Amino acid sequence: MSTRKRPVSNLLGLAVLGLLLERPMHPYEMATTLRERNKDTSFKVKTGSLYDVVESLVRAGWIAEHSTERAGRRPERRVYAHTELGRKEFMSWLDELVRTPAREYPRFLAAVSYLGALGPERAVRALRERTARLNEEIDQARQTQAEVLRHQTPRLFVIELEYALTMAEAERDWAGRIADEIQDGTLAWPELTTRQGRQVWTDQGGREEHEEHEGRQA
Amino acid sequence: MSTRKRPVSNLLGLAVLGLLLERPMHPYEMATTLRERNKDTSFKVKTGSLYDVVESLVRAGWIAEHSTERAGRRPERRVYAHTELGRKEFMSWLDELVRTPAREYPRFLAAVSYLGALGPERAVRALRERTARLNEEIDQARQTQAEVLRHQTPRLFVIELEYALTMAEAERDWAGRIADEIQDGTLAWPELTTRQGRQVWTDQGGREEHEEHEGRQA
DNA sequence: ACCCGTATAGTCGAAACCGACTATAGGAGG
DNA sequence: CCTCCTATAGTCGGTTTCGACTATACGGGT
Repeated sequence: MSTRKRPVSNLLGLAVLGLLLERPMHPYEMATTLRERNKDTSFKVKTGSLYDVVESLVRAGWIAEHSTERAGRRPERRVYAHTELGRKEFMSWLDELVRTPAREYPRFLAAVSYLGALGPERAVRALRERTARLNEEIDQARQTQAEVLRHQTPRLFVIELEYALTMAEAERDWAGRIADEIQDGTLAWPELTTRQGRQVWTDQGGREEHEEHEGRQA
Repeated sequence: MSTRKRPVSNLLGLAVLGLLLERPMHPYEMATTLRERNKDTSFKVKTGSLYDVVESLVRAGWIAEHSTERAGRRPERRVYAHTELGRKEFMSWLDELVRTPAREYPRFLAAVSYLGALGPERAVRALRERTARLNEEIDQARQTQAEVLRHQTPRLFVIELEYALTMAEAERDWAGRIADEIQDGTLAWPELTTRQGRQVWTDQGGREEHEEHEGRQA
């Protein structure tokens, strides 16, 4: 029942609503605030999109123009505030995002789907480099985390860092394990050969040729 | 030096190249083939995007029209094949995708960034439901995996399922742990109060009010 | 012999997204 | 006091993405 289509799909809209719950702001300030709080690792903060998103939130009646200030002859600042509807919708959007896992398409998942094409040696090299880079990023993230917490920021406010760290570690470990398995032969590597001008896989010890579909054209 | 901008950003292009490496195909067939092989969990297969992507791959010279068949008076089928350039670029694209972790913005990460706004009870309920749903999805995925492997498909060809499973489990465990920590009080929950018409957090036992930025407006 | 649901194959316009650009203000340095 | 660099605030147009739509073929039931 709950999932009538939302008028704003861009997640940046969630951040906007979250900020406006604290106090009215103009879009530019939202952007800088999000960056100051390191929320730009969770949200894709692009100026262009931001103004678009704000506009559609207005159209939806979730936020409304609050005032328009002007300092000197600089562009005027359109300040927005949430509406009562916006406050409720923010909550229910948030709630649904937490409740409901969504199909997403991370780049690495796509790449792994064709890992076979790289050949075992190249695959191992690439996977090893990924684990190394992930390790650097993990160290980095742990440092920012420690830094932020030292400033008395409640842990709850940077809990997304813990999530990101956990997932990065899981990915690093997986990539490392698979690299190991390729090297020690645990993960069998069918031979890629070219026959009649096209590539086919020869699964040593299995069927001669791997075809997952019936021939369907003449 | 390797990262001159790629002419095709949509990852569906990677899938197209991968398929054409096997044999020439027309777009519609690519879509059905991807679905048959369960690769539509790794790639967002939308008809519209597919034809767009194919066109830009042609423009880039990575694939080329191979022939145009026609069966009866049905719309003609434009069959494409990879070029030599396309074969190389496929490899290097794949290689880079594996080597280089990218900043991505999963929905759950965004949601977790504002978890505090839900309040402890509602957050726990939502997190519990997520773990439950993830468990169902994990069971499902494990069944398809077992099913596919029973058909002698080499493990390498469905290795992305293992990755997806690992990540889903990591997320499930994290969500469960956080729900536990909220309930047993390990994860402190600052009080959300309304003061002067705006929401502020009161970190019990810490500073009176949590403000992460200097006041910057009058 | 005819009707209809599904499979085949692709087109097209609208929305979403983003990067490059405009323009003013303020402050540091020479 | 003039210049230049950065911060402030936002606009605009091109590209990407996608979902809804078109149109034919085929097979099975009645």
